[in-house]
Amino acid sequence: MILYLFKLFLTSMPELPEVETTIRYLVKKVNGKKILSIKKSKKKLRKNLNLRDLSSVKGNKILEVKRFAKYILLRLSSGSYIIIHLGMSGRLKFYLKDSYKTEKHDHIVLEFEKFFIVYNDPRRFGMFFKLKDHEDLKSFFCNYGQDLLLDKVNISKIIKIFKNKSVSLKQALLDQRILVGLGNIYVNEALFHSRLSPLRLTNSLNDKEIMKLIRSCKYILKLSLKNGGSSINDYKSPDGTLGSFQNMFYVYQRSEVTLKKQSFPVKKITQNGRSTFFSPTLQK
DNA sequence: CGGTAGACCTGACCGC
DNA sequence: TGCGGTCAGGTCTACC
Repeated sequence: MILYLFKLFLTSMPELPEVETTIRYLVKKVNGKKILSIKKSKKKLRKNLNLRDLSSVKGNKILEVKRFAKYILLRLSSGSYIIIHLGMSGRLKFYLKDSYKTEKHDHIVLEFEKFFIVYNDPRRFGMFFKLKDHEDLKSFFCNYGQDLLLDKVNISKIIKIFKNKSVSLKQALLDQRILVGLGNIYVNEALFHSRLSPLRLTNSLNDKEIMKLIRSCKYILKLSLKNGGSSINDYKSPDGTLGSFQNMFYVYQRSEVTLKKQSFPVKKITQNGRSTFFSPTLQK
């Protein structure tokens, strides 16, 4: 039980707010700190460090922690980058020195002077790898779309993409080549907020609807960031239960949505293998 | 080329 | 208690 006092779970449920929350935490803990050693398990992640990477990372200071899309970027003093993606089940854990005991699914262990940072990921859809310099970084991310939280949105670019595409809005919003950072939950929520049906095709929207949709995406991401942050701060229980996070959702994993004391049924369908929740009455 | 199904994994949960 | 089926926050690739 005492262990839990020393062991802080940074996050679970990785969508953008969790990535952001993890980053804020990392900034406080590891910025400017030197990596004394790095170890990895034999199990393979989606993308992983090789043995040469391990020795080249060792001894570096972390100069900067930032986010791109749902990736966490650690800029090292050598000019290279450690790239972390939490996948579906990844999380970073923090342990004070001497309190670390290996747990199932621990894959990467970073040792610092006073603590360890451990990457744990049961499903191993996550990534933990190295890019050798800024050029590498640029080419790795060159196919990614606009970040609604970091960039000033180029709306005419989005309009152009939408007009030349014929996929469902659900699929388009999940496509990281168009917009970056939205996951399954927030696509559902953003579509509800915009009152557009997830079944609508991209090229069926007019400019006004596209603008409305982008505004909703931005709004939902900002809101989720706020709530994601607070649900982590409220986190107390060692069994991994989170606070009232899911109570924030309008449609995701719900059977009805209530607006102005009137309730409307929420329908669950499958699109491209992922669950979609929406209100057929309210979303057109 | 664009679009879609399936692959990659483990664990939790539900009904029998 | 066990067993099979289903589902889960994300990307990538192989194939029409």
